[in-house]
Amino acid sequence: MMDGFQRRREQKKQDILEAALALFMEYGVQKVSISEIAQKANVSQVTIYNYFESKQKLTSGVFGYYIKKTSDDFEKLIHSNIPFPEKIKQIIFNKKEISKQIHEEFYHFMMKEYATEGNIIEKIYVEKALPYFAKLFEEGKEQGYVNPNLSQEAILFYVQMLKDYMQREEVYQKVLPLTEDITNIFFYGIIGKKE
Amino acid sequence: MMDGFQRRREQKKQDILEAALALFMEYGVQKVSISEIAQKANVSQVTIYNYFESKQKLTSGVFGYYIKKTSDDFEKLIHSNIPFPEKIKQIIFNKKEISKQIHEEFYHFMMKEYATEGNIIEKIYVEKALPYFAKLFEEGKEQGYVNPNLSQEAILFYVQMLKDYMQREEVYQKVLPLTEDITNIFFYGIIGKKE
Amino acid sequence: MMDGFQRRREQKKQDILEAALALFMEYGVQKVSISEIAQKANVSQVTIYNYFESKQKLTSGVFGYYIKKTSDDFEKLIHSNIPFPEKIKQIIFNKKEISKQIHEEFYHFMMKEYATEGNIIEKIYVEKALPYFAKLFEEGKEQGYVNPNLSQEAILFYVQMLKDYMQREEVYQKVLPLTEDITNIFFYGIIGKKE
Amino acid sequence: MMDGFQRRREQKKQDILEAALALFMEYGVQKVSISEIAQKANVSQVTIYNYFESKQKLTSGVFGYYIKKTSDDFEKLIHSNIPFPEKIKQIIFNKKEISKQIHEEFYHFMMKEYATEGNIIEKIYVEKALPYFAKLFEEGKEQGYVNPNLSQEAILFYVQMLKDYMQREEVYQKVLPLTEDITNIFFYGIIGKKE
DNA sequence: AATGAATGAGGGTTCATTCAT
DNA sequence: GATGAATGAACCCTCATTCAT
Repeated sequence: MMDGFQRRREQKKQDILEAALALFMEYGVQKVSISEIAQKANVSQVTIYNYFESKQKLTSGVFGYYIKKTSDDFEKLIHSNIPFPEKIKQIIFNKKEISKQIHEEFYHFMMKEYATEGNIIEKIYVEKALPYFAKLFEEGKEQGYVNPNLSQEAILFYVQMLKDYMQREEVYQKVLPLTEDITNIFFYGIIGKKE
Repeated sequence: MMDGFQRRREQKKQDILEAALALFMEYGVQKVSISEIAQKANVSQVTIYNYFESKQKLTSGVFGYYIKKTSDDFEKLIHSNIPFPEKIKQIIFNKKEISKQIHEEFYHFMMKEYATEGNIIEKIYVEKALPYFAKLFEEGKEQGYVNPNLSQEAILFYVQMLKDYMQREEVYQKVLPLTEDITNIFFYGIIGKKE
Repeated sequence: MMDGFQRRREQKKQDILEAALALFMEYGVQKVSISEIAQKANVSQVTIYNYFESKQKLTSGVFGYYIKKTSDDFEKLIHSNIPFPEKIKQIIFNKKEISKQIHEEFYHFMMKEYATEGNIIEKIYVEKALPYFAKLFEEGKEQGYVNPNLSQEAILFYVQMLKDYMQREEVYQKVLPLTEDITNIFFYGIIGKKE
Repeated sequence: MMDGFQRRREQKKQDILEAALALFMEYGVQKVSISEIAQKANVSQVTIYNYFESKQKLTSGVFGYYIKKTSDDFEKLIHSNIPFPEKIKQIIFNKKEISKQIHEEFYHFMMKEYATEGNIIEKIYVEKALPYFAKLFEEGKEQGYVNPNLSQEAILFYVQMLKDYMQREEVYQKVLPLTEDITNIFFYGIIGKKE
């Protein structure tokens, strides 16, 4: 159990993470200075250095925090009772509520981290997201929505890519009217279903 | 016609653009200093300021240069005689030789510019790329490769997205073995072809 | 009360102001770089930026500092017991000890600030200097040294002008031998006293 | 006599001087770059360096040009037939037509040059202005306007100072309503005339 | 003689990070 | 443990001046 000290410590750490996350998402990682984060979190710059060792490590921390926060939502969705195609739609088109307008750079900074081996984010991803995806596509295959000859990696890549893309504000706005078509292509390809 | 002066001027300008492009693509726009570009282009910093007025304008210039350079390749491909599916594959999977390893930030900086109205890049894109795409997909529809009910925008979005994604080194490496599956999904969707 | 922190802070701030003042007075504002000020004040450039936000604001600060420093001397003189003509002479001819060699540009930069409405310097001037001058010339009129028909503004203008002029090193040197005549002109005009 | 070459050369030199003078007077010496002068004079930067060796020397040249231009006006005034007090008034209060709004810094840069021994300006001043002033004050003494006990230097200094001061735009505006009083003090001092 | 091109040196400013209390 | 103070390094940009044609 945590005592009062540790609890307060944890709280302060989270304040910093929240402040940094908000700023990163709005302005991008490089444009946000430690000083600004400190100000927004109501701590001194040095306190940030006490909790995280460098901006680099803080940034990693923020990524982890963000992933953990969102992967919970993801888990819920997967386990819910709505039909398979609806799940897919939501994965692709639902922007996370916390990131109404996520900053490009932050997102891709994250994606890069995400690709690097051996970091927290990768770990969380592999431990949590992957199994859920596997489960989801098993479900899809059983219900005839997914071609069983396709490798799971390929499908996963495709979903990730779409999801990613939808995170971008300018894309999201442009593509919203095309939702039906986009979904159709995802399920039936550009050749379309034979009916 | 250009005299010796102008020719040399044009050459130097291109040297700078090339140097900047290479560095931007490798490290991103913000991480590359004018001084580094100058060094790589074998000119002094000030020379850069003589040709381009600021880093902002240089960056714009680099974007334009890049787009022009690549749109030529694109044009050639569209007009070539290879079969439709092969063209699509090449558009999606062939990384431009000049961008062996395109840097995220540069690419999205570019895409942002790209979205802004009234700039050179937008102009080139609308004037050159769009009509070619239209032509390409007409060809596809005629040959039965493309569902005629799908809006051109939706298809375009998919191609762009895939193309974009393949520009990323880390993605490229991972996805290469999945090329067949990805292409299949693009053409036939995750449900797969009915045969 | 100030604690040790604040006291040291105040001290350092004053060090910077002193260094800047000295350099501004010798070489003018534009010719003096932040780096030189930092060196003279034995701090790093950035420390200056921590105390004052920009060169512009530092310069303003230096003006305020200078004005405050000199207005105290002025107050003392006005309240002292020496005869009226002697006070006038001292106001005009006594160079402030801190400005052995005041640089033109600094001085006129200051005078410009001085003219701008709503700044500290104007405020100090209006609140402190003007009333004292008024009092001084009342005294002068009572003692028959000042023509009661003259507007206070006109007299003030003359004193200011003479005072200003004497601040210039090259003028000061040339005019010193003429002190008596200058004073005479001030009191009796170029027509001279009727005796 | 000048041939065509030399005439054109002279013309170009004057173009440069005029351009520089105008810019110096509006923005001050330090804020105006050689490049700006070149642009305004429609020549290349290097041409300026061909005529004048450095910015320093150009500046000197501009001062000389300015002085010569204005000293002619002065000469005319001294020799005109208007009464003595009116001449004084004009000297003090008439701003030179060419400098409706002379920039502080340029003016004082000039005054500093002016004070330095052995330069063109000093030379022109000593050769032309001084004798005229002497003549003027002889006239004043003869007509009873000037106290014969006052040294010429002192009077000269006083006039110069007033003239100088009036050149400043912000002073000029403020003091204009006080013209009568200022003139009175100049002639009769702050004690005023005995009537 | 005149110019377009090029540059070294320096200026103000910002930032991640460390020091000292 | 937390903070205010301090800093070295770097960045973008400007300018007087020189080079090469």
